[in-house]
Amino acid sequence: MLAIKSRAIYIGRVRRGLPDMEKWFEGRELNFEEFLCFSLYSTNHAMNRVYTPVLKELGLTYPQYLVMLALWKKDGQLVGELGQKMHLESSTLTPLLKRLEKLNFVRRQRDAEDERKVRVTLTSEGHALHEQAACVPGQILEAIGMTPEEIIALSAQINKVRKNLESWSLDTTE
Amino acid sequence: MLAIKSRAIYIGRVRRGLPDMEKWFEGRELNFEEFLCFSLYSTNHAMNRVYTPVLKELGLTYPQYLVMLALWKKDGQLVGELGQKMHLESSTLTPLLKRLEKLNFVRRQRDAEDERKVRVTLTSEGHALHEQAACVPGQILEAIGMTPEEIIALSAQINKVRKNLESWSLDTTE
DNA sequence: CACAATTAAATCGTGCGCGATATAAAGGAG
DNA sequence: CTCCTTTATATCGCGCACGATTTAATTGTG
Repeated sequence: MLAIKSRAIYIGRVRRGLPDMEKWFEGRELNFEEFLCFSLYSTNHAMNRVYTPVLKELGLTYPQYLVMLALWKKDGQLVGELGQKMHLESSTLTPLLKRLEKLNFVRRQRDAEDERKVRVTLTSEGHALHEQAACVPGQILEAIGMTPEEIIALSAQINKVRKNLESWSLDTTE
Repeated sequence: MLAIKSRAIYIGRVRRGLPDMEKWFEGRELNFEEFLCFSLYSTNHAMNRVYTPVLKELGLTYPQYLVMLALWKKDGQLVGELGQKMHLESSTLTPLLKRLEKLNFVRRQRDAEDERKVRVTLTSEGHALHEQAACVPGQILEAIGMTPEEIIALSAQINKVRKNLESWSLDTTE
């Protein structure tokens, strides 16, 4: 497949895809920082660490906050809809929503027409939290240190990567 | 601080920082996908999901793989050095390294000169795993669907965000 | 030399995130 | 109408990730 040279990490043969990729990577030693996976991994955690003290004042964790964002955007969604939107499994969402329910920010109810489905609605406290949370993005925006245009452009690129990864997963499990 | 309007999420006053930021965000409703925090969050998890079956063949989890990458790059690092490089707390690294040690990929030893410090070295199996892991980046590269130049540029932007977030954290705890 | 301050790693408890599996409900085929 | 297939969510077990705290070792001060 490929030779090990001075313990460097070399890129193996590409199975399928973009032209000239193999040539470009052959013999080239990537720095750790250049790994996109590591950048996403470490920056996601850094974002979490910045949000945590800010959200602590609201009584929310970071993933809980993201779920609340989705519900403030559109109340009364099904667990499945939330899962699709947030790219999370029900095994992650159900316990998280139960904790939010315990905090009295949401209510979970079986759909009357289809009892397999669970609908998630905001309580009055959940709505009220929205107002309290209004200043959060401004604080984080300051921490990010980019213009809004730059942020939106960067998000678009990152979203594209996610979509490619999701497509690839579906392709390879055919 | 800021008015709530039709349950939309509006951006609060920026405490410090970039010019004209407040004007740009006032009155503008962000879509969920435009949140950089969500893009990083969901794409990091998507990256994890793509790596997981590939790494399963090596007997590694995604975070374990990232640690091995760091050690293949530079063997014999201290736990503290690894922590700095990977932006992880010792409370995360120590259990993870213990699992790698149990898998016989690394060995942990107290430094002889300073017994507070623990040095992590690769075993022969850990070295051998490096060869087996050589094809991993190529497979993932295909899944990402970007040119290497694009990937490196995107990683640099994401790394810049992480650095800004880290600086901001230090500033606000003064 | 003794003790306080600092440093490095480890432990604990909690909150995720996912794959595998289970449970229950709805829809379709015979 | 019955039974099989599909769908939606829930449970379980494991591996993180971190803040708070503890333990042990080193360094610095008086």
